Parts: sequence; C-alpha cells; structure tokens
Amino acid sequence: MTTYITTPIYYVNAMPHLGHAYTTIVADTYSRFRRLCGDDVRFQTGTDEHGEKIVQAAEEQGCSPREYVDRISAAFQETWPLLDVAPDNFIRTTDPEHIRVVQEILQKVHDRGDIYFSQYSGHYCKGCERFLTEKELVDGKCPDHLTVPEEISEQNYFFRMSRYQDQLIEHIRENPEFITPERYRNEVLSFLGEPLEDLCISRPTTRLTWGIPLPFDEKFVTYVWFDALINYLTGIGYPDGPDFAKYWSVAEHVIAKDILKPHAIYWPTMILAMGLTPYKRLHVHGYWNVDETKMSKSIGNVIRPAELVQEYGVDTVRYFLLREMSFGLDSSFSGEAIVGRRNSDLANDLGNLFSRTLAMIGKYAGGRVPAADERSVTDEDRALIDSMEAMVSSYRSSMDSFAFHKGLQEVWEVIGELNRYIVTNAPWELAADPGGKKRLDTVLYFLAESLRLIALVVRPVMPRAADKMAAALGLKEAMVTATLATAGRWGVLEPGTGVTKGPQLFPRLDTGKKQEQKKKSGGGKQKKGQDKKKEKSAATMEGLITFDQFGKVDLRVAEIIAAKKIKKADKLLELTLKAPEERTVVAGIARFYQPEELVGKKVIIVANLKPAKLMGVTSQGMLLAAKDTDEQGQERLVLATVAGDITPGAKVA
RNA sequence: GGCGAUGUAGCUCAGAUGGUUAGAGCAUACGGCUCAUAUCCGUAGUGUCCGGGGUUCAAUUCCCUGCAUCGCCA
Repeated sequence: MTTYITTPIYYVNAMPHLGHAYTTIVADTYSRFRRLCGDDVRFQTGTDEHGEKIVQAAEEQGCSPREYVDRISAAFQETWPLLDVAPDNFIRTTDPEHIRVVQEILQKVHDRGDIYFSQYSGHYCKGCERFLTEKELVDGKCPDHLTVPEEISEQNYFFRMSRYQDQLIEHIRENPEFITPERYRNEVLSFLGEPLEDLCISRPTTRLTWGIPLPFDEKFVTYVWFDALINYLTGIGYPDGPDFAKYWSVAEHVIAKDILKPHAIYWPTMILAMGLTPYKRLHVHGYWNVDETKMSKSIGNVIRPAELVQEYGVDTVRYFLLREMSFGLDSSFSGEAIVGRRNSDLANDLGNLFSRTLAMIGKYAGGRVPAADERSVTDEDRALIDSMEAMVSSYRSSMDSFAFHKGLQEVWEVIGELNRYIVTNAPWELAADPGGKKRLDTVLYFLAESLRLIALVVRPVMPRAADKMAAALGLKEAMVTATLATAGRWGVLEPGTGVTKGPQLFPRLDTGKKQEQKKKSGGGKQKKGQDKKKEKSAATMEGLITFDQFGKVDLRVAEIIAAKKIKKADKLLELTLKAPEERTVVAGIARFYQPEELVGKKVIIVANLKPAKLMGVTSQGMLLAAKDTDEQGQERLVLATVAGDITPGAKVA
C-alpha cells in the first residue's frame, strides 16, 4: 500500500501558531501510522509565498519580498523538528521547479479553453485582497478592515470552474469518503447547489509583481489559489516524475475548515480541467479555541508551538492535541487541560503502569521477562489477549478514519484493564507465596507483552515515548521498526528479554506552589484524606488565573489632573483623573508623593474596582504601584506608569 | 434574510430504529491495596437528556414551535 498525505502550504504572513502545529501534527501522525501499517509513505508540507500581503509585510519590515519569505519559511522549517514532525518534502511556491510546473499547467488549461480573459469592475479591498460585493459593504466600507475599498476596473483571466460543477457534484456523491467528516461534505454539496462562478486567477503586473507570470500573457501574474494548490502536484514530480502516478492516485489532504472551499471546490475542478483524477480524501478539522475566545493576534493569545514544547514536552503536546480534539469539531485549548491530560492519562495511567510492571519484573524475575506457564493461564488471561488484539484492530480502523481521539481512547481502555489486572492478580502476593512462582511468571509475561503492544500503537502519536518504552522493554531494533502486521499480535515478546526500568516516562507536572506545600508537610505521613485533598487542590488551583479572569480587570492609563491631601489622613491623597472620563480616586501614597508633583503624570489604574468610601471621599478605582524596602529598612513606593506617551483612557492589557 | 448543525452530570463529550435503573473520562466524597510516578483498585452521588406543544399505551429519542449558540450562503 502507498500513502500520500499533505498539509496545506502555510501562508507566510504569520509565524507558526497552534493551528499550524495541529494540522501538521495530524498529518505527521497519520504518516507514521501508515508506516506502522507497512505503507510506502510520502508526507509533504511547505509554505505559500506569493501575493500582495507578502509584499506589504516585506515593505513594513524594510526588506525585499524574497528576504521576507525566506525568513518566515525558515521559521516553519525550524518549527517542525521541534514537534517531531518529519515531512519527506518541504515545498515552497517560490521553488523554481514549482514555478515551472505551475506555468506548464496554466498553459495546458488555457490551451483546453478553460481559461478566458474578461473585464469587470468592483470594490477592491486591499486588506482582503479581493473584490467585495455591494452587499458586503457596511457604510461603504469593508466590514473587516473598516476601509473604503478602491473602485477598480480591470481585465483578468478566469478559470472556467463552472464547466466542472456537475462532474464535481457527481464525484462527491459517488465517493462518500471524498470529503470527511460528513458535515463538511454536506456543506460543500449545499454550496454546489447554486451555480458556481468562474474563478479569477490573475492579477495585472501593474498591481502585483510578486507572483508567477502567466505563460500566455506576461502582463499578469497568477493569483494565490491557482499557484498554491498546485503544490500538491509539483511536490511529487508532476507530470512525469517517476513517483507521480504512484502517489497521486492515493493523495489525501488535511486542512482546517477555513480553507474548505478552495480545497473542496476550486482544487477538484482544477484537477478535472487538467485531465487528472481528483485526490482520494480531504480531511477537514476544526479550530482550537484558546481560553474561550478564538485564537487571534489582536487578543494576544497566540500560542507558539515552540513554547508549548518547551513547557510540556513534545510527546505531551502531540498526545494532548490528538486526544482532546474530536477530529472535525472545535476544541478548547488551555494549560489546565493539557496538564490534566498529562497527569491523569500519561503519568498516572500509562507511565505508572510501565513503572510498576518493570519494577516488578526487576524485583520478582531478576529483570528478565519470564516465560508464561501454559498450565497456569486462566480465562482472565485469555480475555486480556482478546482485549489487546481487539484494541489493535479498532485502533487501526479509528486511526485510518482520522478519529485519533477515538483510537487513543481505545488504547487507554486497555491501559485501564492492565492496571486492574495487576490489582486482581497481586503479583506481590504471588511472590510471597512459595508456590506462586509459575503463576507469577505468567502474570508478568502477560503484562510485559501487553506493554510491548502499547508501545507499538502509541508510536505514531508519541515517537519519543515509544522509543523509551521499547528501550525499557529491551526490544531489538527490528521490533522497534516493526509493523502492525508483524508485531501487532499476541506472543511476539521473547521470554528472557532483559528489561530496565529507566527514568520515569512521564513525570507528573507539578507547580512551584505544590512543591512548596510538599516541603512544608515535611514528607511525613499525615492523615491521608487531608493530605491528599491539599495536594489535589494545589494541583488544580496552581495559583494561576485564566485569561478570562485577567480580562475582567479593566486596567487603563489615567492622567492625573488634580491632587490634594485629605484632611486628617496622613496617607491618603484625593486624585482627579482623566481616564478618559473624569473620576476621583483615593490613593494611599501621601507619604511618598507630594500632590503637586503628581499632576500631569500618567499612571495605571484599575478602572472597574468596586467604588469605596475612604475618609468620606468615594474612590472610583485604584492606582497601581510597586512597594519594597531599601537597605536602610525604609519603605519605598513607586507608581506604575507607561513607558511612552499615550492617550488617557487607553486600555492596558 | 435563506439553509444547516448543535443544546445530555460541575467540566469535556458519547448514546438510544421511541420501551423498565441515560452513559464515559475528568472533578468531588468515602473505602481498599502497597508492585508503582502520593500512583492504582473499588464504591457513591448528582442530570426537568434547552423551553413549549403534538403524535403514541409510552418521547430525552419522532413531528411542530420558541429560545440560545455556532457554521455555511446571500
């Protein structure tokens, strides 16, 4: 079998973020899974580098488009190894070979009569890089960019997409797996219920030069999609590379839902126009919401993959992303959720299972996997074999249909079963019983063999952890690179194999606070309930607040326009602030600041603090200030302020 | 405005061609074990299955309607 899996090529107007990481980890995991199934796999990702926005971004940074795209593209290429993502090919739309093939295809489609020249005019929004319809305008402005679009009349080349509409509808109807999950297939079909408009595929060089020139008209360059989508072909050597036919016939694309239309409609019609067969499957996933709001640069909650890996480790990040999101739906991302998964699924369930099993083989069997004794195999043991084999097969079908969350859930079900198996068989009791040796050996073999299977199926998701597991189990290189066909069944582990416990697979993630608490309790045994409770609440509370909670605090810059002492209060000053409305705030800073030196200062206030009456004056908010004690034991206090000039009332966040 | 989806335990979600006690994980409470990463195992609880109406012997499940959220389209 052969597999060709792709991510979209990422537009280089942004640095890699969580969304990019998820799509790419999905594709990487799938490629590793197919290799585990013994497939010949080709996995491709890359960057999309042409277009107006790139020119603008480059200008803003004072460099050439070329320099700019090289830099951002490099950032993507450097990110993937950090996530243990290993593509076979990284393609760039500025690669000479790509450019050559795009031109070849344009010429071909043009020759077939599917590209025509036409004039039109409309409201062009630079921010959107497209023409807006009358109805889209709000007060004559682009609703997204709040700018008045330019009236542009121009001639351009169009791709006759409409010609392939019926053929596409038929293809989607006949191939239920063409677009998955089903909701997106329905969405596409519903969109195709209306007549398709032809696709504008060019930009005049008077307006844009950073693009691929049309081979049949040098006064135009190719517009984004026609250039970008073709990467899926150029990356495998279209039209006559030796591997092209082999990989194209099994092509699968992974995308986020925001680029469904280009991939489910533009792309297949383009392929049909070239005389090729459409890709095999399109897998559409949802968004990660970060702390209840969508990820967005302006809110500042962009998650950087590299930072995540540094904080939680690559295996935990990969596991979390794949386990937490039902493929196709949106999910929420939070530090709390990732720590929860790490501690309960990875540390408590899986890590501890390995730890206890390997420790027992060390202690009770001299560190070598004992042979199972045929005659002491029980019904429960046979049921365990059934469970393990059933797990491998359902895991396989879940992973194959991109239900990663389900596949992992199935693996964790047998992990739970194994933890129960240990308790019911109590190897420590068998070890204490002089006649329990044979049964003990059997139980230990069953555990070790089960762990081997778990290490095998977990590999596509957590390659590093799988390596550690394999090493701990003393597996030979051949077993490490084994496939499900050769190693995905019971009884492969050879008795006598030497195991080593090694370091913890997944140490529990503690917070500083929790560790402090541990020290305070002196490590001594306390009343169990109490102690446990404290530990747990410390772990969940962590002393951290969510972005939402922080967002509730309305911090603003305020200018002090008047200040006076409050009679009979030696610490308090009554301040009149502009923020931007006028308000009165009472501040306990009289010992550190004279009223006159404060006027004109721009300070930071909490604007939505519940008003309070101090010495008869109502205070609407509070000032932020830092306080400490100097070497002489003198208290010092300094008001928090802003580093540059800014309008009173400006929000601080 | 049109089309569609979703609304189930504190949280994240699964589920039933309509049929006696509606599920899982996490969280919570209690108990047990000691091989293990203060881990593991067991027990317990909670739900007007979004509101209202209808069909039916019977609806959370089907139909209609309302509300809320979201998506696509215009």
